[in-house]
Amino acid sequence: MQNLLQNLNPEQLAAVTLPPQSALILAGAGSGKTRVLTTRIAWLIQTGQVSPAGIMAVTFTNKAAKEMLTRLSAMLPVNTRGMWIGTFHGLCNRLLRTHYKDAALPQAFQILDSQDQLSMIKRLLKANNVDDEKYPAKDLMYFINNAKDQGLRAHQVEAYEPITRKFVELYELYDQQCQKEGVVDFAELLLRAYELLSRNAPLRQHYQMRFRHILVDEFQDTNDLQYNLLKLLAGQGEQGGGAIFAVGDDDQSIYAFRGANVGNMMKFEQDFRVQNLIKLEQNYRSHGHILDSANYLIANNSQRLGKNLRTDAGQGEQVRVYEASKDLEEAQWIIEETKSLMADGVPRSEIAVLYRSNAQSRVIEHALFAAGMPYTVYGGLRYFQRAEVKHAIAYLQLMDNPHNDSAFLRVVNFPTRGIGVRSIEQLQMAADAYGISLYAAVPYMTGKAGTSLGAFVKLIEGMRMETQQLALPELVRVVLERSTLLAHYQTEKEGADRIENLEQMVNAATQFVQEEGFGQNAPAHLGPQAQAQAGQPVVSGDGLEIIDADAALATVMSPLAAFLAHASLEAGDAQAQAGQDALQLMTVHSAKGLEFDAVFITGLEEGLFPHESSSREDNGVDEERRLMYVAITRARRRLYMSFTQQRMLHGQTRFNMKSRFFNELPEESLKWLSPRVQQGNWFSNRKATTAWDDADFRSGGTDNQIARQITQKSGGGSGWRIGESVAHAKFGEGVIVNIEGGAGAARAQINFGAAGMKVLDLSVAKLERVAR
DNA sequence: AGTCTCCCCGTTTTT
DNA sequence: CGGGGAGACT
Repeated sequence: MQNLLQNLNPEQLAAVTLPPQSALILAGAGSGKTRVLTTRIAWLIQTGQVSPAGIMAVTFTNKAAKEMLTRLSAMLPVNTRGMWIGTFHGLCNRLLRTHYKDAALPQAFQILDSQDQLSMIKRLLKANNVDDEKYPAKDLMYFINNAKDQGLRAHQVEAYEPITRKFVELYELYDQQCQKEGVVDFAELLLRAYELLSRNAPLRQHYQMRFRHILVDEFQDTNDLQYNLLKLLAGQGEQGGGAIFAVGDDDQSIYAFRGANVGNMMKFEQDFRVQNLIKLEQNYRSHGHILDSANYLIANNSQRLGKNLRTDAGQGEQVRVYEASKDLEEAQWIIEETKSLMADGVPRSEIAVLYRSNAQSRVIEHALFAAGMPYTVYGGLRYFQRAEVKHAIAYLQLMDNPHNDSAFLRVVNFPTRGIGVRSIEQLQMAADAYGISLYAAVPYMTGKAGTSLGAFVKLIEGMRMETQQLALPELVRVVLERSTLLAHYQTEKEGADRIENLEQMVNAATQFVQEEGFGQNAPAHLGPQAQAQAGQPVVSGDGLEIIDADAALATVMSPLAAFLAHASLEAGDAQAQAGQDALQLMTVHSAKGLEFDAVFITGLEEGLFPHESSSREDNGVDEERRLMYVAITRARRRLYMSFTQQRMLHGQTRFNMKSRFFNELPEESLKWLSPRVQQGNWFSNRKATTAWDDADFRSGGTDNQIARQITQKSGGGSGWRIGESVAHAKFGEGVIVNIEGGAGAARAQINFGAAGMKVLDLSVAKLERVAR
C-alpha cells in the first residue's frame, strides 16, 4: 500500500485517502486528476473498505474509461471486471440490458446514434405531414434531446407557444415510434435508467447498497439528468447510500452547448453537504509563464470556485504572440516555427495547432500540404459512422431486431434490388395503417413490390437461419457476403477503401468477443438464458434476481446484440493516423485532456475567438474564456498565439480586431514577435523589419496581388487603409472594414467590436491610429 | 437507377 | 468558398 501512495503530493494524498463520504475534488489542468481517481479506487480496495463490486466509476468518453481501467489494472492485481467502470451511456446500457423487463424495453433493443435519430425524425415529420420549413428536423431533434437531458418527457415540457406545443406533440410521437421499433437514442438510455431506478424502489435500493463508492470524472460536464441519476444511485435522501467522489474543474467547463451544467458542482456541494473540498493546484505540465497566463486570464471570470495553478518547473519561456497580415501568412509562419522547433529537437507529433472552429483548418492544411509538412487532423468520420460500415451494421441490426425501421430503410435497397421509393411509400402506408414496423408490414404487400420486398425479408431470415450456430466474426463474414455489400463495392472504382473497412469489421468482431469475455466460439445469436446455463454465474441479492455484474454483458446479451451496442456507443477511431510523426491539428474542444510540448493557438480574433455567437448567449464569453484557458493549459514548454488582420471566412474577407483575451493576459509573460506596425502608409513600410512584412515580401506573387487590391480599396488618399486599427473617443478600438468614396468625402465602415459596426465620415470623425 | 445541379448553410462534440 | 442534401433530369 505504501507503494500506492508514494509520490503523491499532499493534496493528492489527502484526496485519495479521504473518509468514505462524498467529496469534491477541484482538479486543475495537469494536476494528476486521473492518477488521483485511479489511486483512490485502488486504495479503497486495498484497504478493504470496499470490494471491487462496490465501485462505480463514471466518465464521459470511452477513452477516459479505458485509460482508467488500464491504469487501475497496472496498480491492482484485482479483476477489474467486477467494477462498473465506463461512460454514463455504457453503464446505463448495462443496467437496462439487465433489467430490460422492468424498463419496458425489448431484450434486443438497439441504440440509435445521432445520424439514425435525425433520419428517424425526418421520417416522422414526413409521415405526419409536418411542414419541415416551420419545424426543421434538426430543431426538433435538439428540442427532444434537450428535454431528455433535463429529465423531461413530452407531457412534462411546458409549452406556451404554438411552435413549442407542436414540438411537444412530435416528441410524444417520436417516443412512441422508438418504442414500437425497439430502439433508444443516447439521451433515452440515461432517461430510461433514471426512470427505472426512481420507480423501482427495490432495484434502486439494491444498487444503492451495492455501490458504496461512486467516482465521477469531469464532473463539470454533467448535465441535469446525469446529476440526478448520480443522486439517485448514491441514495441521497435515502438510507444506506454510497459516497460520491466528484472530480472536476469548473474552469474547464466548455460543453454548456450540449447541456453540461457547471452549476452542478456547487449544487453537489450543497445537496451532499460536502465536508471535503480539495483543490489540486500543483501543475505538473506547464512552465510558469504559461500558467501565469492561464491564471491571469481565467481570473476575469466570475462565479468560480477559485483555483490558482502553480508549478515547480520555473518560469520557462514567454508566450510568443504573432500578428499576421492574413490567414495564409499565419499558416506559413506556423510552418516556419514548426521547422525551427523541430530543429531544436521537438518531435513533430509534440506540436499542436489549435483553432476555435473547424473551418479554420483548411487554410492551414493547404499551407502544410504545399510545404510537404506531415499533419493529422483530429475529428472526422469515425469507423462505425462510415457509410459502408453503417450499411453492414444495419444488416446485423435487422437480424437481431427486424423492427428497426432505420436499419430497414438503410439497406432495403442497398445494394439496389429494385425496391424503389414507390414501393417504400406503399409499405410505409401499410405499416402506419396497422401500426407495425416496415419489416412486419411486408407480408401485406402485393404485386411486384410485394415480391421484391418479400425477397428482401427472405434474405434477412435466411441469413439469420444460416448463422444460427456461428460465432460473431464468422457471422459478420457471412453477412458481408450474403448482403452482397462486398460484391457491390468491388464493382465500384473507389471501393477499395470501403472493402478494407468492411473486412476490418471481422477483426473488430473478433477483438470484441475476446475483450468482452464472450466465449471465443459462442454462437453470436445465443440468448442470455442459454448463456447462463452455459455456466455463467447468476446470483440473486435481496430477493431480487440480480445478475452478477462480473459478467453482466456476456450474461444478459448475445454477442451480436452486444456488438451492435458497442458499435453505437463507441464509434471507434477516426481515420488511421496518417503517419505517427505528424503535426497535430485540432479544435480547442478536442484538445481538452491532451498535452503537447509546443502549442499554437491560432485565429485569436474578435468574432472568432471569442466566437461572435457566444456574445448572444448568457455567460457566453465566460465559456469562451474557459475554452481559451483549456487551450493555454495544453502547452508544456512553449506556447504561441496568433491572429491575423485579414481572414477569408465563408467566401468573404473579414477584418477582425485582435482578441480581447490579449488584454487579459499578463504583459510580462508575452513576447510580441511582430513589432507593432507603426502608423503611416502600410505598404510604404513594407521593408520595415517586421516579421510578417518580411514573410509577406518573400512569398511574392499572390501577396502582391492582394496588396494591389487593397491599395485600390484603400480609400484613394483618405490616409486610411482597410484592415487598419483605429481608436475612437466614444466607440473605443476598432478595425477599418471598408472605405467608400474618394479623398475628401471618404466614409469608413469600422468594426468596433463590442460597440458594433459604424460608418463614419473620415473628414469629421476624430480617429487615432492604434499601434497593436 | 443513377447522375447532375442547385440551393442552403456555416461554432464547439460525445454518447 | 465548399460540402451536403434534396430534387430534377436522363
